[in-house]
Amino acid sequence: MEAISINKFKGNAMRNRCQWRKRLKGRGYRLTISREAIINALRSTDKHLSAEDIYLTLHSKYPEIGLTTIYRTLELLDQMGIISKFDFGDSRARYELSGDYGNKAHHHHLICTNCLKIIDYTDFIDDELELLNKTQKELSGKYNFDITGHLIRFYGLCDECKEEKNT
Amino acid sequence: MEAISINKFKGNAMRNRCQWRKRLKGRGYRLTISREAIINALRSTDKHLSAEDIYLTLHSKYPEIGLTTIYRTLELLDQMGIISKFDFGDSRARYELSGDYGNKAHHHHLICTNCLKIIDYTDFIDDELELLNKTQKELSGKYNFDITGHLIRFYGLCDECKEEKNT
DNA sequence: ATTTATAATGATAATCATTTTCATTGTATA
DNA sequence: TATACAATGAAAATGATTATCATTATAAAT
Repeated sequence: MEAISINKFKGNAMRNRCQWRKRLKGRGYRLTISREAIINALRSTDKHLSAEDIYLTLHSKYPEIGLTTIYRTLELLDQMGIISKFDFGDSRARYELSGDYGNKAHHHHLICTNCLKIIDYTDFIDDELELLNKTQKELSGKYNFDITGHLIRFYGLCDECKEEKNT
Repeated sequence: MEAISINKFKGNAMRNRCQWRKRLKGRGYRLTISREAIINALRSTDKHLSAEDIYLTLHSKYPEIGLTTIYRTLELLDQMGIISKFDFGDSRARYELSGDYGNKAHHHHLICTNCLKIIDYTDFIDDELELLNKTQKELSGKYNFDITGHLIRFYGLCDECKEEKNT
């Protein structure tokens, strides 16, 4: 019984590894320990990690992985469209697995301008999609642009920071 | 006749200067030559200038104005809500006069991911406003956020870069 | 006009995230 | 097992932005 479920896990992990290996290989890249670890770090959180966040997260288990490798891998994954790079205004890039690869639904961000807390929201995605399609069609025609992506976000004061201001 | 129109111009510039002086004074700041020059640099373009852009623009006429002052003034104007700071992905901040102070209508940006060309578009602002209001109301309730602003932008390949790819 | 308090400035140095360099190591394939 | 080349880490370089500090400009009061 236990053996079975362990094998299942092993099987899943293996299948996973093979998938990633294939994806990278398609572009002439290799799936290394470092890259796998970085991908897994991003897969196992819903936070928006910076390069240094990832470095620190991995450092106890993989002390060999240097910051440079993190930067290089993030660049690679970004190029491949596997992760998305964001600037939330704290002068460092932050990343999350994008659409197909992540475990989060399509979402946008709600950002506190005071403490930089980030909330992923998924409301009105349908209404939004309608507007986006409409806009996108108009814009691509008018300006002869091939539109490949969009960014929507709201800024404001979060729950806690709002209260702080009243104190 | 000519005298009159010259006086008119002078009068306008003077009125303008007084308005800006008042705005700054309200916060305990002074309207200096540097600050006026920086504001005018922003007022007389529809481009999205970086600190260095402004520095170079002004340098021939005002060689005394240093980069530091540009940064400080931009920070100041941003705090006051007079300009908006953007990151378009070329690792330097870019600025434009915001809403009430600029000569541009409410708009968003269309950004070429290849050459970083930026196009201001004003289409569908009404539809957009409707969606934004709806979303904003929902989000501020759900997450107890005071929403103060939003960002919408589209990414893609511009006219020229599209062709390049085919060559 | 002169004084006075303080805001603004420029030159310079410091920061800090990100990139580059380069010598070394790991890995897939012949 | 040899070969070609991808991947890596350490260290240096880069480049935008910020902090420091001594000096200068300015508004308001005398």
